Amino acid sequence: MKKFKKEERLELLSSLIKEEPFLTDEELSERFGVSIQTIRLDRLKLNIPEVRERVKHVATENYDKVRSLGQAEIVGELIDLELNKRAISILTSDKSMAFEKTKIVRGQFIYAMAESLAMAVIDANVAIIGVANIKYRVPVMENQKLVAKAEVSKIRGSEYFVAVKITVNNDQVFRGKFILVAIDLKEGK
Amino acid sequence: MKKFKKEERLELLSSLIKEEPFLTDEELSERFGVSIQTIRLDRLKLNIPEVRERVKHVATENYDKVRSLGQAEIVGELIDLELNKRAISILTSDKSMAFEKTKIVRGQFIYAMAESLAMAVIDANVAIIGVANIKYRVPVMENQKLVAKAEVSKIRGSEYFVAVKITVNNDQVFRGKFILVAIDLKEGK
DNA sequence: TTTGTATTAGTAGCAGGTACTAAAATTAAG
DNA sequence: CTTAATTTTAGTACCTGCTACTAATACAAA
Repeated sequence: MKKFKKEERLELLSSLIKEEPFLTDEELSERFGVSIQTIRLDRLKLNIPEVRERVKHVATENYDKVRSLGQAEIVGELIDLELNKRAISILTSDKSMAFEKTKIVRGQFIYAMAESLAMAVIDANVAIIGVANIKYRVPVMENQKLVAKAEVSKIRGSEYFVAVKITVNNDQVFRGKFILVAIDLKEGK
Repeated sequence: MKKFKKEERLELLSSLIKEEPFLTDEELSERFGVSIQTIRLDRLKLNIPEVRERVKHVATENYDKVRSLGQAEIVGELIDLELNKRAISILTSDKSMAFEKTKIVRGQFIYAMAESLAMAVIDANVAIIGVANIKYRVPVMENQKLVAKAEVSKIRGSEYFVAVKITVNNDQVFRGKFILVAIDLKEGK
């Protein structure tokens, strides 16, 4: 069993628990070849709660996350809105949206940002996409700030034509035209 | 405190724990106005594990879910693949993909299914979308079986032209043309 | 050798149980 | 009403994975 110095062990312990939060003190003590008491002292020093608290934390955190994911009607943050006219939203890409190897953001996230903004700008209870004509320009990488601008170009009856452009540092990375149709909720239920 | 009959209580207990998995026996016994032992007997009868096990289950389940969501390279199940020629995938829509009110599946999921299939059919380490030209036909509802078919129509250098059609019960609900570009990994790292 | 830090050992107590035995309360049946 | 069966409580011993604490031991530097 390798012997670590205290400082070294503290760092390794901290990162190990971050990666595998479900390890008990006993399992940790076996991994580091020290006694349970030493692990307890270490946790105390590092302010790491006991395993049951950690499990609970993961459980509740993800419990909320799944709920909010289901209702994420708007991808990105809406920062300006004039109903039936224009809207702006921003979104910072992160690594969960990108391919591990290339760090390029999946198109679906860009698409989702555009689509949800197009729907947000329409002053109708519910809108659904009829046709979308899309062009990507340059690839988006992780940790970039995307700005989406939606503009309503035409309203014909229950049909809305919305153009959405997404830029990064003023470079256009995406444009698309969405045709939305307002839906009557009466027949919905 | 309302008094329930045993059967009634068992049903309520079961659904309550499903909704709020983090309740202890003590809290449950207070809610139902019975003793802790009664709750324990009920759980035994219903095969419901103790609260710490339930918390652990929620934690690990969502822990995996978040991980697999991040790496979900293919949306849907790939059931047939001829590299650089054609591919077929299926996906059953559920309510997490749809708007609560209308039960209509968000376009982004359909888009993601098509995009990921287009990328899977290409025999190149990594591919990225250049241009996509998209049309939706009829809206997709939850609990429908989507079948996506991708066909490679042209290969020009590192550019791939892929047409994707998605059908539900043989009705086309989506079509799109994707232009993918193979990317050199050498400069990636 | 002494001093200080690090580590280990051991005890009592806690939450939230399991597994079990047994008594009391309630309900149904004769 | 009385008996039998079912349901509900009560209570004990034990379990895991701790906290909080005291005390002994090991090791290393001065």
